Amino acid sequence: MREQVQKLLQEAAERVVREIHPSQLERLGPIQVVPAKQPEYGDFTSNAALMLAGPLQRPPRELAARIQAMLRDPDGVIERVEIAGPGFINIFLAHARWHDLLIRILREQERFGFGGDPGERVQVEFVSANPTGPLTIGHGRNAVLGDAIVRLLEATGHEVTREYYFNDGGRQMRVLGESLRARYQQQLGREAELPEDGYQGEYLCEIARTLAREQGDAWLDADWTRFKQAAEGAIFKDIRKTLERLEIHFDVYFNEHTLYADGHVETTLSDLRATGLVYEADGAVWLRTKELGLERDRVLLKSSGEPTYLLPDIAYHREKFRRGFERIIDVLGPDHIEQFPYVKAALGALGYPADDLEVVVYQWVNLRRGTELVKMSTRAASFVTVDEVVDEVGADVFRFFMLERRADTHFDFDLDLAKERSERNPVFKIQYAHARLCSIERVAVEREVELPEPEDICFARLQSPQELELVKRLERYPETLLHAARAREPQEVARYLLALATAFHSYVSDSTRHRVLSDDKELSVARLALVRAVRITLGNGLGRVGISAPERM
RNA sequence: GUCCCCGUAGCUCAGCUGGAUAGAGCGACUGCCUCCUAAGCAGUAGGCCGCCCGUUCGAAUCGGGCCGGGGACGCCA
Repeated sequence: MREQVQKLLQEAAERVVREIHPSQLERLGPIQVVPAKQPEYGDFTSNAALMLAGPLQRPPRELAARIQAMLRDPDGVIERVEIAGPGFINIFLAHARWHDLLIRILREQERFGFGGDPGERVQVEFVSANPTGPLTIGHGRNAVLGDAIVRLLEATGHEVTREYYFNDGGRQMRVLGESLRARYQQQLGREAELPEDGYQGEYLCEIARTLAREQGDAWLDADWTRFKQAAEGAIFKDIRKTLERLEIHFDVYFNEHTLYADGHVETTLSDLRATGLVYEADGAVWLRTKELGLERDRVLLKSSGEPTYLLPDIAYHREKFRRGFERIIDVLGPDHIEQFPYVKAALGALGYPADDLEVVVYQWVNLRRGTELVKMSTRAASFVTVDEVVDEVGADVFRFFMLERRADTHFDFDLDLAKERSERNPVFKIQYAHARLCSIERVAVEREVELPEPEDICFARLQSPQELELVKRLERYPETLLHAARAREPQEVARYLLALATAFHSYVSDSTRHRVLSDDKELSVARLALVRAVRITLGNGLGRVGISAPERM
């Protein structure tokens, strides 16, 4: 609908330019048509005349008038045009055009608003927490954000793989194994101390208790590797369980280890060498990233001969390209943002389309107790887990918490406040609207009000401002979805849903108290159709951000 | 010290590629349930959009500089 209006105005603007200043024609970009902020400004507004005023050297209001005169509207899309303020062109649509939209929603049902992008093979890597402890709030933000982005991309037409990358080698895991061994030995009454910088969390004691129960003292003298494996297994199980509660599933769990086992790290290194960007200094092997425009050079192999984390990271992302993904998205915390350009530059040097590799950065969630800011640390056991919060507020509220703000804003998390907030969380307003809509449809069934074919509904009966307001909001759903997907910003959908829910509540609760079902059969049917379109859209949008759409509350 | 993110209502945050009177949720205050769910609705109060320059017909939005908060700058994953 908006596209239609845009096209008509574009053509009119072109005619005007041709008339006044033909040489400026190629400088005329796409003109802007946006939904009007207020009903008095019509349905859509364009600032075309203001934009053209400069290049054409004419007053904007004059240009607006000429554009208006040049409008050709053979299909009768536009009811009338007004020129307002400094030169805004306000478009009032013919009501019948809105009816087409409702018909479309009723026809497309849960697929309304889908598509819009040419399907690409996309991989989204998110969470990627190493199995050293339970998922914390920070991981939770990552998880919810990544999952919502996937859902959005799927809706707009992409084929998406969800991937979780982890590393169970390295010093970190050794410390974990040694920490568990100490806890296990303590369980069996032995004097044992956690290693320095060991993992202090209670969860390791729990694992140790289970281990003591199952194994007795059989592992008393086992070395740390067995404990590492035991810890990893138990922790991963918990991580998956936590993700399960949030209804987050992965297609692939990728272990960094396989990059070594399959020789990818090695071949990546030799291919990098072949680019001539590798050199040796101080006994280490370096990558000349400074030459690629970055801050400094980076070490690939330490003087000990071991790779740094950068090398497998490059190998991993190369594998992603090799696996045929056309677009690769990493959801990362701010601690990885510095690292990312180096991986990208290396891939570019290896001949891969580095621009198709993209990162979504989210900011830390600060943990606050009262006024005191607590530093989150898995090792020091200073964290709030996703499970704790979900226990308190439920998965839907948790997801909404993480999705209602932009990923790149910092925010403070206070569990007490979260509990308080869960009572009156905006997510309920959306869900409640959905439940009320379902309720209306149930009553319709009781009263045997049925919807005929959409084309046979007399939508012209929908005339109140609240009804038009609802339809206009519905019209914005597809573009909201598409924009949110392209910008990787699920919060746009969350906010859209809140606005749509509010418009609905207002429709049935404000002083006009619209009754959907009444003695007026024709009106009842029209309103029922509208209400169903709202329900479809709300349910659809909730699904896109992974929040349930209850039929009763 | 260098780089990145953020600074909008009491609190938490929106504000899309600059556009007409700056919005929402929570909190505060006032009203509203014989009615398809009051987890709702209607209304009131509350803002030098961190500060200063600049670009523009027009800046919360773009550019520069300051101030404040967070993060990153290793042969640590």
